[in-house]
Amino acid sequence: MFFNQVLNMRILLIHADRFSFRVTGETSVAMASELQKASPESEATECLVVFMAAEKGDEADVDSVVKQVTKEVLSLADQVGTSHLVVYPYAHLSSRLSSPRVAVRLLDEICRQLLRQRRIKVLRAPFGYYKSFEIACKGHPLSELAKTITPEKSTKASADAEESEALKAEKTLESEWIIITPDGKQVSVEDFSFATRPNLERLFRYEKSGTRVSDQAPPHIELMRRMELVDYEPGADPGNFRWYPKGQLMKRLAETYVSGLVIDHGGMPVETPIMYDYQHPKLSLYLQRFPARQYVLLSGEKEYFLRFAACFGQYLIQHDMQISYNHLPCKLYELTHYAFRREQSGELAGLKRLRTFTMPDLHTLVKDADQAKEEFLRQTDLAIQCMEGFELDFEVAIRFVRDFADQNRQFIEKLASCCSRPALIELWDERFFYFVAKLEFNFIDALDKAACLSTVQIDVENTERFDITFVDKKGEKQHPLLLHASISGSIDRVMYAILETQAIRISKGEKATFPFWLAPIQLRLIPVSEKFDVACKQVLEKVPYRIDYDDRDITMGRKIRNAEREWIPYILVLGAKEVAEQCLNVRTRDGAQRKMTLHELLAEIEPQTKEKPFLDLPLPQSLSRRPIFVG
RNA sequence: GCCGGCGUAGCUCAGGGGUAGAGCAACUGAUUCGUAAUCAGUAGGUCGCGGGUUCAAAUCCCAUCGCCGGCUCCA
Repeated sequence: MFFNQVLNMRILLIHADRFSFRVTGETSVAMASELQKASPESEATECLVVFMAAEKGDEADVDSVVKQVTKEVLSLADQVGTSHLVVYPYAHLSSRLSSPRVAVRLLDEICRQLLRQRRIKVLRAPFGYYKSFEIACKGHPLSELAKTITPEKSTKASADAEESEALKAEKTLESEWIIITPDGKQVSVEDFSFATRPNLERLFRYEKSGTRVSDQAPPHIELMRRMELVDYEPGADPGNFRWYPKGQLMKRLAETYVSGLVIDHGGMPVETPIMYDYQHPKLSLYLQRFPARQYVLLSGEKEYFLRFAACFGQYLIQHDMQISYNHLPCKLYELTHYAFRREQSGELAGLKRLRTFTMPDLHTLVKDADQAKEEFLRQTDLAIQCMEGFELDFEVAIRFVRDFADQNRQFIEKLASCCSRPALIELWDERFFYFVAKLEFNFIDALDKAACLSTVQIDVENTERFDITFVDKKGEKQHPLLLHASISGSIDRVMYAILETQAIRISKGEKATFPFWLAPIQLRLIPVSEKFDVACKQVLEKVPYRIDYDDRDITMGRKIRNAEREWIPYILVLGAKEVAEQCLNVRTRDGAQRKMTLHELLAEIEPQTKEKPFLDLPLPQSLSRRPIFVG
């Protein structure tokens, strides 16, 4: 029933001794731009003429069709031994034509792809004009070939169509929006006073209208470069970044922290492949539920896609496991390093949205709805703890299928209380996706845009789809429910949120500062002159944190300025006074200067590192020996 | 992906059909310095890449890549 939504391409290929055409008049869909791309009259000899017509469809499939048409055409050109192609729009191949816009785009794209091949010459006839033509077909067995190209397999096509129907339905259907306060009171968004929760109001507006007002780049982009953390890599696909030592250190710390929380929580770490067989029956079904955003990889004759999450890898393990009700809840965890999503180029935005990213992915099998709810609450707590560790503020959005919400009022109240802040609830009348409940922690950035970080979801679909079972008390096989959780969201996105938080601080006239445990350089030691080298070395040895040493031949004012610009939490100055008094002059981010002994300083720092991971300085300790990555 | 803007030294940017510019950073020297920029000097550029127009192109035109913004999207 959805097949008429699918974009097909009909092509007729003729190997000709000679082919010529001439424009004779405009059709109703003529466009002037066509005559700039293709001449009104031309001829070719010893060529392969490609007549083509695009059928009714959905432009989401253009990529796939272009790819297949190109492949077919090049393959036949190769077989008949010609490198001269004529691309000729020929509406008469179909009675259900696509829109002219899509047709022209297809033509353009096909020509572009063909021209990428070395040695191939392409002659293109204009779209939207009546043309006369003459052709001398060679008449050998391969000289005439007609094909209908559909995007991938027809099953995929119908599933895609189904998905796009679901997405459309979701858009047209009004969601109901409610605010729930930590004490469990529910009010409509209209009746809720957002005065004390401006960010929750921003989240709601963002969700409801999707409009953006910004004309600026997100400030974290400048910061990620200036702080020598992360940078664009022009030599890679867009959305794939390079990480400098300081950024890589922060990322590693964040990863270690998140993984530690999840493993303590009972997640069993696994590692799964990053690429999967496109034709695997279960995976291809799963893929088809979503718009095509995969990296596809050709290995010999086979096609693979790069994972966009760790879900399948874990499903495939769970499918093969022997699990009884005694083992539930059963939690598999992977720090998905990496997940790949080939987002449209215009959707990429610094560290907020990437094509290659790292995310913690926890999948919990539970025996029944009660256990699902119990785990959901525990994992929500864990996500809150995680956000606190990163010192990130966030707003809560909870989405439910209405039936689920109606049957689980008490659970929803507990969830609201657990979040200890007003939360936005969205109710759907029908289930569009695999989940019946989804919790999100959204970060509101310096430009008032929202980005989802932590998420917990109850999946009611995939254990059946992937035939994941457990044996219950009676010895019978059952499909468990499944919880998806990413307690921090993508690590890259956590970095974005941390940097945007600093940008917000700066815009308020405050000083930016990383959480101490994440600061790439935690302390900097500045000697008043090189005479104090020995005293400095003694201090360096006694500090068990990431401390470095500004031994460059520049003035102290300059050194202080440099250290401040790097947001270093503690700046230690050491000169004659300090040596005489056996102490340090300590400058902190608030601008205060204090005289402290090393012992006092370490005692002050210690609580800030509690239960947080530590990694050594990944750079030369002396600034005189440290290269510059950016600037 | 579509529409728009941008791309000049390591960084931030000015310039604009006729010898390629500044500040910062780097390097050399002087200075040995007390809390956000010491002084002087040196070096550094196929003006994103590819075509075209022109006696002459960084500058104008076309195409392409990248970044940013808007739309769309965000499993």
